[in-house]
Amino acid sequence: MNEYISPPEEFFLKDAVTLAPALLGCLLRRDTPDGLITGIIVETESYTEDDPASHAFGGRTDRNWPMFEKGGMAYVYLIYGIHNCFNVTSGMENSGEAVLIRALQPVEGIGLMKKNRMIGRMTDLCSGPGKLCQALSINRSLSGISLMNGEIQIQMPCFSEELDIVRTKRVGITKAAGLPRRFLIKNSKWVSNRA
DNA sequence: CTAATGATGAACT
DNA sequence: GTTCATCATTAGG
Repeated sequence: MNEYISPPEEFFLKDAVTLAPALLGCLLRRDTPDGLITGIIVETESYTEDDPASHAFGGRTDRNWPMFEKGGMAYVYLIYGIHNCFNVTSGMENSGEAVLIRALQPVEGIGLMKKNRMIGRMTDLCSGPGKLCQALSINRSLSGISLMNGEIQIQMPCFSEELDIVRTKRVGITKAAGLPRRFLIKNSKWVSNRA
């Protein structure tokens, strides 16, 4: 009796602005050598090719190439020299877009997350894009892998649940700062604490 | 509020 | 090949 199932490939072929809210409530599964870690996605942001804030804005490079592949891939990059950020690529091939996963509600492997993060406070485990990558030990070596099967998977709930979704401006960017492309589950205590 | 920290990509020679 | 500004963040005070 699985609560979550792997979505069909078409699920990821939507444009990023459509996929971002669709990923809320989905389960992110991470298989590590030390064990399984899972969490429910509670906060996302979309980044498209025509968006000055997007890595894809300047065209394809050695770093951002997964954004230009068919949806359903991992795109992981390093920011501020320290933090990894995990994105789900979306759209068709040659369309540079992705959805940034910003926060998770921890489900399984919580002991492992605490160990990876070296903290104990539950709400600090995955409440930010850099935090959740550390908790799930996701780094750039995983950029470009398929999310359909493998070390990182996205699964959708079997039974559709009503989610109260809030749409706001994105966080921590200066370009195109006004675009409402951040999506989060209303009243979730697991989202990042930025405005 | 601010320092930490390093890959990235553009603009140069 | 080299230089340099930029960066979708976090932790700590």
